[in-house]
Amino acid sequence: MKIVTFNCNSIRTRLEAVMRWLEDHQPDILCLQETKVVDELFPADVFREAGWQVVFRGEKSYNGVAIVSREAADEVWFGLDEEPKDEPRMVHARFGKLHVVNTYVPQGRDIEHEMYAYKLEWLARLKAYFQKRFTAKTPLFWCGDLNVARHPIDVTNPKTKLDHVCYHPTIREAFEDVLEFGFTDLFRHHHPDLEDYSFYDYRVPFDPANKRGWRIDYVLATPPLAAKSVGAGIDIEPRARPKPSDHCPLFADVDW
Amino acid sequence: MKIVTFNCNSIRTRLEAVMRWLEDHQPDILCLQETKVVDELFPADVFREAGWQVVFRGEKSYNGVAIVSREAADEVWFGLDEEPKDEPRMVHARFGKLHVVNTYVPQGRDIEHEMYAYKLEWLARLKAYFQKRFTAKTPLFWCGDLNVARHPIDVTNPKTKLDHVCYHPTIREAFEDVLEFGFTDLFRHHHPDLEDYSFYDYRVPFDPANKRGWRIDYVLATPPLAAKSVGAGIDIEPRARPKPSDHCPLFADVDW
DNA sequence: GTATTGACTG
DNA sequence: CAGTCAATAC
Repeated sequence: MKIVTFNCNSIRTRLEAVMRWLEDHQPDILCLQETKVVDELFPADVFREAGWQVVFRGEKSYNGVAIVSREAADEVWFGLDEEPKDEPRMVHARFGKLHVVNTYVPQGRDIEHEMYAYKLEWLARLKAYFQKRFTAKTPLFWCGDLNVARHPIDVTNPKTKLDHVCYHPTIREAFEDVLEFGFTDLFRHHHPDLEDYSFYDYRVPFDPANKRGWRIDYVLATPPLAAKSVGAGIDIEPRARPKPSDHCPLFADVDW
Repeated sequence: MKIVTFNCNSIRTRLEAVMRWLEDHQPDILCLQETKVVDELFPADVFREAGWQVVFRGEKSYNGVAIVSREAADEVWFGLDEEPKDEPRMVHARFGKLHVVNTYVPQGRDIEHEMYAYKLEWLARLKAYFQKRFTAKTPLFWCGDLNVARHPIDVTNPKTKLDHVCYHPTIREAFEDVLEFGFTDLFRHHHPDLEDYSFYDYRVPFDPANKRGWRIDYVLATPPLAAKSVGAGIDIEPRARPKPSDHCPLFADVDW
């Protein structure tokens, strides 16, 4: 099976690109973030008419998550356990025994900003969500835009990013703490030394020959799935189009 | 020769469509209105690289006129004679003995609005411009978005449009008064009974089988040119595209 | 409905 | 740079 995460930065703006990606790559699961649209305006019919299942939760202008799949989910939940549940940032679907949690982790704005403390807390609450329902033996994918670069290899000029909300030591520590639940970072698992990014800030001029970006999007898997993983990668193509996106799809292939 | 008028509603948005129209139809003169761009940002290089001459005068967001031609104009003027000259609404070019005046006549907003009085005045000032320089014997085209439908046949449900700034009896009278300078409406000359429109309001759902629109764009010619006119028409195609335009090119063919 | 701007966000 | 919104115009 193929599972993908893609921060589409407005599903309405990126709809054609997403539909083409589905058609070309035929994934089993596509996790979307930053759909930026209320549920009434989500273009569900376009997915359904093309033969895909889709569940989603959004709000006006900001956030918004969705899971597109070939097979229908058996159960779907939105948000964390306690208020604020942040439904437009988290969707959890079950497909038989397989669970998929798709998150759009708060960016954090600034190290001093209250949203950064909220981000740290958010990751802890997500870990609690996992611990309450699953064990490391559960076949579980955690996918999404996690707004954290794990290691120096995951960001350009890491030494200059130590005060950045996506690379500060405290956020990396918080991320590692959730990973200790039992997750394997499938991209890094298959490419231990590959410097490749899933996010390119629009404000940094894009140069394909000298890429400056971040790997902040992940497909993470518990041991039963990680053991069956056969490959992973990032599709750079959407960054290089006439109407480019800042994030790129990151996928994993798993013999499941 | 082929001469065309097209309100492009933003030359930057419509650039590809305009270049394709030039390539496909090879007109001698193309008059554009509502280019909606200041001169510094007008995409003149695109026209020149494709082998066309272009003169233009625009402003930010509103109005803006241009004349595209295969041969270079010998002289070019912008605006009416007195202030406000409204340069982004009027360009006059001479090609040898042939004169072309391209206007974007004020829409008028509302019968009660001061812009409607300004519109009536504007047509009178334009007539004075013609009278000062030309006679009915001058080979002269007056083209553009004139924001007036002449006759009942030129608008859908005319009886409901009598209070509209583009069909009120006073504006039609003002228009006829300018036409008395000696102009022939080339489209109507060749198609005395054809109900065809050059403008379709974006807010009215477009139904190709039941068109509801306006003929407010014109190619008008003085007698020496009208006598040589061999055909005229409206190209509906641009209204039916993925990125449709509200106006359609209206052209005339003249043995000149 | 489809353009424009200007302020806001990441 | 590329999304969002709320005005404004036609």
